[in-house]
Amino acid sequence: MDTPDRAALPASSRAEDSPLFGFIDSMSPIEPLKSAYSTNSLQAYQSLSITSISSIFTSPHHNTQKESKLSKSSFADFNESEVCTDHSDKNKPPSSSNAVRLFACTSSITEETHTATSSVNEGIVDPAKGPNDLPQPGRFESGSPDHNTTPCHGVRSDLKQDKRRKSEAVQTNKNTLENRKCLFSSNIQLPDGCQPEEGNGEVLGCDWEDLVSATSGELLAFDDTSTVEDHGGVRLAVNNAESCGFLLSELNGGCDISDRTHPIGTSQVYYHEMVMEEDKTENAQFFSEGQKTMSGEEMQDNLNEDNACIPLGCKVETHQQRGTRKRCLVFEAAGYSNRTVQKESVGDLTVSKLKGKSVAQNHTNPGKTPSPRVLRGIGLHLNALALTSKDKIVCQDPLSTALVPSVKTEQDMHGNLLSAGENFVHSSGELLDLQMDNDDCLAGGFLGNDHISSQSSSPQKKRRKSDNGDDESCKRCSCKKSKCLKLYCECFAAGVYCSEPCSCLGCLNKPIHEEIVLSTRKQIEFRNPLAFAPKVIRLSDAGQETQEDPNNTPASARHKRGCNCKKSSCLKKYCECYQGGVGCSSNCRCESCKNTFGMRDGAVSVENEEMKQGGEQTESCGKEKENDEQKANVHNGDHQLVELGVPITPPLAISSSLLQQPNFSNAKPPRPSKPRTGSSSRPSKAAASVLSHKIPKVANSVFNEEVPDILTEPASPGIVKTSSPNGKRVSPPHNSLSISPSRRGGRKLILKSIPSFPSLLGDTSSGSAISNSNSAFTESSLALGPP
DNA sequence: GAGTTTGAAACT
DNA sequence: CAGTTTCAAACTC
Repeated sequence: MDTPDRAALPASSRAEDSPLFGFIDSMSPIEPLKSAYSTNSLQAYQSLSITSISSIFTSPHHNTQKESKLSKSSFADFNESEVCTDHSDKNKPPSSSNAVRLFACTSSITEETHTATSSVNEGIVDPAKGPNDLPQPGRFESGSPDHNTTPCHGVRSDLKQDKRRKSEAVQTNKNTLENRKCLFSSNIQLPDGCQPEEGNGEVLGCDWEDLVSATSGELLAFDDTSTVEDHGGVRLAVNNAESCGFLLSELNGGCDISDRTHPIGTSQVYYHEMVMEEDKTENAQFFSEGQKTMSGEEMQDNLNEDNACIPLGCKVETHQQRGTRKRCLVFEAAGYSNRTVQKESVGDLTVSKLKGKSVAQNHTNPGKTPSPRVLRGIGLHLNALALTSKDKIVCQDPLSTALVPSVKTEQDMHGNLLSAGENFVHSSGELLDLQMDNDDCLAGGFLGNDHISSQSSSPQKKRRKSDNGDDESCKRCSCKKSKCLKLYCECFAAGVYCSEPCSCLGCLNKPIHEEIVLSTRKQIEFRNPLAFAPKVIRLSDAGQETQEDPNNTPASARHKRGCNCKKSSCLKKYCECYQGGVGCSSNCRCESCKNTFGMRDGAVSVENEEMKQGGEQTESCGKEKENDEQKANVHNGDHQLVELGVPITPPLAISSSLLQQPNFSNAKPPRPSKPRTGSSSRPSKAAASVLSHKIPKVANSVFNEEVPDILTEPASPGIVKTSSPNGKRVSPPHNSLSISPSRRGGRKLILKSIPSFPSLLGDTSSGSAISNSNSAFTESSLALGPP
């Protein structure tokens, strides 16, 4: 679809061509809105269309296309947003740019949601989802070093402080949720749609996370389209040394951001700066317009009211095309998330509305919808890691490590947003919902693996977050010598940027050092294509796993090579298989394997082999097989968790919903038998089926689509249900996890093959697209990468 | 919280 | 490819 234009057009123009774009257009009743915004938006459009984002982002042609498409949709969004704003009452001056309007809309929506439902989760959640998911991929794709926003580095300390503040703020927010129209608040509420499970406190946390993710996502979105946003975000941080932390923290934490951080001036400054930077490359016009649209006051107001969200929105608008996309992404994301939420809670939203309007409506509705948490923010592979044990953190912690980092590093944010945006775009409709859900978790993952991030982030992640949210504390890496640029680093391995929770020293795994991170990743991938592939993928997460395996391990970023345990007998977390809640397979070289999830057997190996086919067929295994039961377990385990040698090769989005971390502690041994019978050989199918089942409403469709692509393909590392690849991530036993089916849904992680770095660079879109799954999307996304 | 153990990752 | 070293998590005290 895009092909012709792409060739001719750098990045920006393509979006229009993309089928997605068209689809979106058809989907959303944007046009009227467009007319409404036409004045501002049109200009922006033009500028956007004209400008090429490409300069910044090498890969993401799709993005550009998306952007263009998004822009259209975005307009619709704007219109909605405007409407919302009107409703909402934001004080935004009429002059406010579209972006402002967007914020207003979001904010208004949130407000409505807030008012409607005191719960914080709703509205915001969605947005967060989108952003979260997207961001990671986006970064990678963009590959732009823009990230270098210094602020991030300092952030941690700030973040910590912020956390405190956040905690306080959260409380305050809770109290003042109604008062605030902030996206955050809305975000907070939104999540519930997905998961009311969590208690209020959790919800809050989730909300925060969502908020953060959302905000991050927004930021990211901007970034994607234009690096400017990133810069802006960065600068914000820079401007306010604290601000960075604040922003992140606030974003994470939610309300605080608006309150604290922004000095309106800062927001504006940051905003302008960002625009400026991007504009340099891209559109000066857009920038100027964007500025116009975003009046400083409005920005401030938005910030104050909406917290960080507003700025994002503003940015988006300012970017015009980019912005539009981003917006779209955001909105869509939000909308989707909202959708999902709504779907759960409400069926109000019409699909048609989903994209553009849906957002606004969704917001309203979502707000209403009490989904407590949708932590969708993070995403990513980081998703995996972040999602996994760390994910917990992210999800749980409003500050969300991932988010925080992402926040810190605008790039992350951008990446997330981008990915999300892509996802949205791709998914346009249904897919979006799923993705949104998944997104949550992708914490800040830079996700070099766009695919992964996007996909992984997508539906499952969200759930994970939600699910995991409760999970354990979010622990993160504590690297000292590796600078978090090696697989030793869980964050890095997971494709996530390090964040507050991390206690690492000399960490270079930050948005600021995106280039370094990406290059390092590439090197590692070059060395070992599977290095970032999820080790284990579980096919069936569905209920069974949840039951048996409380441990759903999100697919970790790590490979699936099989363990080489000698002393741990595969009974401890030292064993990756055990960590992942998967039985050992033929690939394993372990000695005296006693893996409760499944011993290696020939049979197992066989299954694995089948599963792996494309990937690694390692030797048959069979080292030790002690008990038949074990073997049986193994089979089961294998089935469930298939270690995929996930070839990173194609950019695969990982739509993992990984969610649940396996409760190793309980470690239910291997799930005795899963429904998935036997031939676990094709995990993909089984997984798909499983996923479909588990995946809640929206997800199903998406997964189905996705699954086929990824899973079906033997070669591709297909979807793997990951129990947790890495035990860590998986967070050991969350017994409680098993509880909610929804979580289970989360559990089902379909890890699509991990995208290779290149893909990352190239495409955020690919990842997102993949996740979304629409064949078209996938195609486009894929196209992005490879072609 | 410090120290030990462990196995993966990285290196040679 | 195999062996060794490095590393950080997991674990223990």
